[in-house]
Formats: sequence, structure tokens, C-alpha cells
Amino acid sequence: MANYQPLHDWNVSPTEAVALQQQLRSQIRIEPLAEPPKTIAGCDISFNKFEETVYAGIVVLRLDTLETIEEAGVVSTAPFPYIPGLLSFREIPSLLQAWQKLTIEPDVVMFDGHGTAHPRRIGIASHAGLFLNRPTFGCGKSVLVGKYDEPDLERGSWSPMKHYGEVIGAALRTKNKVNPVYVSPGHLIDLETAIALTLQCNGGYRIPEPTRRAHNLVNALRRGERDQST
DNA sequence: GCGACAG
DNA sequence: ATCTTGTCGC
Repeated sequence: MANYQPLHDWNVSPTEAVALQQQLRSQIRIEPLAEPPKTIAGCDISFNKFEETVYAGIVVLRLDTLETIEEAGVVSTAPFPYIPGLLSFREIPSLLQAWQKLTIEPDVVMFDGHGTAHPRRIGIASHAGLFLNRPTFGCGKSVLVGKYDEPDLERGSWSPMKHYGEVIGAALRTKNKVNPVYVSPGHLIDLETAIALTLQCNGGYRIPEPTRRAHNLVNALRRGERDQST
């Protein structure tokens, strides 16, 4: 069972959530990877509109072949509503439950959302990185904060996202002539490495494989097409 | 005060 | 995020 550090309670109000982010942000470390990763995990949650039940899942793949080597899913309940800037308080609790079911401890974890590309520099990828105490980064489909110049249309090109003069992430083209994805470091990794890993997880789609497979997993779970054991 | 606003 | 069919473009 993969474990994590329970740094704080998740049963908080929006105001307390912001205070926690302000308190935790100083612990985030943006730096090169300590070790070359061999495995990477993708995370996602799904739910039915107007319902409180959430389906969370994590898929672990080998970085060299992109082969799926483990999956874990859980059916839980969201303790927090979706509020821009506070996504982690809605998604991380159930993702931690799925994390506990893993037998493999992924070397790096990709999140569907942002890391430092956040108003307080602590998006879901950074926040989860502190709990998991391992490299994490975000790869979102849209912007929360920050401005950027449109990168060239070919796969691999990117341009920095800036917020109040700081580079907080990158708009990265993962496929020719399709909208970019937004990559930002979460914890224990740097932007350049997060970009390289995103490109390495290419499966021919705009969305990188870890996130894409996690998305498929949780949707299948929600539709009752599979159990949550595997 | 007004508009923006990850999933 | 979710609700949903067809349709425009490479």
C-alpha cells in the first residue's frame, strides 16, 4: 500500500482552505528531479452532475513503453464544492484513497490541473506533492491564471505563462495545430522536466497518456463498466 | 466595483 | 466536470 503524509484535515471551510494554502506554499520546492523516473502516474475524478458521489482513479505507467502497470479506483464523496483556486480540496481526498490502494509507488505524478500556475502558487499538483512527498506536476486543459504568447503550431513548442512577472508554467503544444496544454511544476520537479515528461507521455492525443487513461478509468467506473479493485 | 475563474 | 449529434477541417 502506497502511503502519504496527512499534513492537515480536509474538513475545512473555503476561508480556512485559503489560509492552509498560504501556510503550505513555503514548503513547495521547485527543483530538478533527484532521480531519473521509471514510472509515472495519472490521476482524475469523475461524477454525475448534481450528485455528490465521486469516482477517483490513478493509473501507473512505465515511462519507457507507456504500458499501464497498475490501476486503482475508488467511489467516494466530495467533501468540498468546486471553487476556482480551491480544486485540491475537492479532489485530493478521494485521490488519496485511490493512492492507498496502489502497490507501486510511482516515481512522478501528473495531475489534471495546475501546480504553480495558481494564484497562490499551490494548485492541486503542488498541494498533492506535499502530501505524497514525491515529484508532481500539473498538466491542465485551460488556464486559471497567467498570460502567454501563442506557441508555434508544431508539437513540442511552448511559451512561458506569466503572472505578476513570474514564470509560473508553460503553454505546451503536445500535437501539431491543436490547442496547447498548460504545464506547471507541482513539487520536487522543475518546469523544464515537467514539459519533457509531458512530451514523453505522448500517445498521439492532445492529452498525455497518464491523464487520458485515468480519465477513461474513472468514467468506466462511474458507468459501472468495471470494479474498483483493479 | 467589474470581470475572470483548473475540474 | 457533465449534458450530447452532427459536422467542419486536415
